[in-house]
Amino acid sequence: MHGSCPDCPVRHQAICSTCNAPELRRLEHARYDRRYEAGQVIVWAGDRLDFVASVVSGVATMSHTLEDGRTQMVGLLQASDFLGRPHRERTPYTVTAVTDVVLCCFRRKPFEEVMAASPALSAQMLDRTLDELDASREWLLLLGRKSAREKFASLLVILARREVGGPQASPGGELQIDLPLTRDMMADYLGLSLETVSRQVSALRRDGIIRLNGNRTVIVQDYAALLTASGETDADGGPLS
Amino acid sequence: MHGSCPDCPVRHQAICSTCNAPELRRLEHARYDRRYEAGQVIVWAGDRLDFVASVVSGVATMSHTLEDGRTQMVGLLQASDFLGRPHRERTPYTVTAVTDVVLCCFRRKPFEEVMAASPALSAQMLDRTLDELDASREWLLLLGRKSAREKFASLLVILARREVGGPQASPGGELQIDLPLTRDMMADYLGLSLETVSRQVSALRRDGIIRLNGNRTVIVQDYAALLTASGETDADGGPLS
DNA sequence: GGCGTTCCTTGATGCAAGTCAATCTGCTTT
DNA sequence: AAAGCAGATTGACTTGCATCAAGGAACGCC
Repeated sequence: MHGSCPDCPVRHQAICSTCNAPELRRLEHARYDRRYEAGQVIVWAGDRLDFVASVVSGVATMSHTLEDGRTQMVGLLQASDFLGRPHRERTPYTVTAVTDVVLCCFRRKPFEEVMAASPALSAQMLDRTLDELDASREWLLLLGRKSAREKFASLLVILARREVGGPQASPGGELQIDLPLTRDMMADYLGLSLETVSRQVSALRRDGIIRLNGNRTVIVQDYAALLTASGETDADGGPLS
Repeated sequence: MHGSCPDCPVRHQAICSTCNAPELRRLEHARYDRRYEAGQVIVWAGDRLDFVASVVSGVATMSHTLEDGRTQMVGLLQASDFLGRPHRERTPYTVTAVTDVVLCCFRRKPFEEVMAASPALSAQMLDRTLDELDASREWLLLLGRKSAREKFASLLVILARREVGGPQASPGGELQIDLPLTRDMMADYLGLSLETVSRQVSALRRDGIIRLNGNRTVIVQDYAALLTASGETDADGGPLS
């Protein structure tokens, strides 16, 4: 649970930075929370979405599906991520709650009105959208040109970088990643079959690059090797440096 | 060649709609043209780009490259498309002129200042960016889950929809598509090898769905079949209806 | 504690697309 | 007209990943 916007908890960055803009105070009457249970669909592709929202807690996915059931994930939403499309009635992909999800929503129309009057908010929306676009274009490279091993290693690197509150380094310089997704959701993320994902997990483990702690926690033993395996070009500093 | 903004030719839609906003008149001093020859690189990945621009004529690509040379196209720019990133110094992908290209440029800083003062221009930028994001997410589905045949058919559908000035329907209800790309650029677009692209051309031809007029002009004989082959779900009306 | 469900792993097999290589087709150049 | 060249096609072979199939491990529930 989070209070009114000025009192948002730290992790709730999106709304904090948004609500701290004075113009946004005027939006309080258009603000409300929504809760979804794990597995529930938040919007179906093609349906109306009359709010924009910030993810307070939980994980959700955005995905496209072909008629025969093949699906490709096109977005992964975690705490502080933004959901919704100003000036667009309909959402072209399906959004699904992976865990229980809490959204901090604003009715779309009032939000758009405030946006029109607030250059700061407009700039922030554009900035977020450009970030998503950049991420999406990296994803194109991953799907179009990377091998299964590179894809999975890349996913681990991406998740490591996004770990909310900074990645957890355990003593010994090891890095812990909590997987927010099951194997078959990772398969939908990576454009692979779930069996191939599983094989890549095993392969990286055999190579001593990662270790598992249960099915959902990966401990990275050799981050440099992981980066290499991901096809990453630049030593980006990474979450541990 | 195009004149000052209020006199832009029809095809130069981006600048027209932009420049017709009164605020943008103030940008005339920051406006200039740039010309590139076919094959020339406009920006390298990671380099600064100090202008934003509208494509006046020609075709350019945006692409990511891995160290070993594998490349994935992440954007295709044609007349009236927008190039550049407000509030971002550097461009994360390489932009290359495929044909001779003319850009109508604005220095980035003045553009950003006008944007901050003009809700209309901000809204337009956000709108364009959301369009690119949607296109990019469709592209993820294509790369992640479609077969070679579906990929190539999808590309033809995309190009048909984008043909500037509306697609050309020849007598007999046939649809003509001028390919802006060579086979191996199409391969980079689709995440395939150039040989596979070539085989898909031949396959669609054998099936009577398309006919070729030289290497660069495709005549669609059966648009419905092409749509089906692309994995398209909805009868979208399409360029001929 | 036992049982069912959901998620994960591993193996065997097949196929779509990649790779390597040879040839063909227009275009441009001289 | 001949030569040269970039781009496209086609064939033969290889391979990475999907598919099909059978268990195994973790976690809930009664």
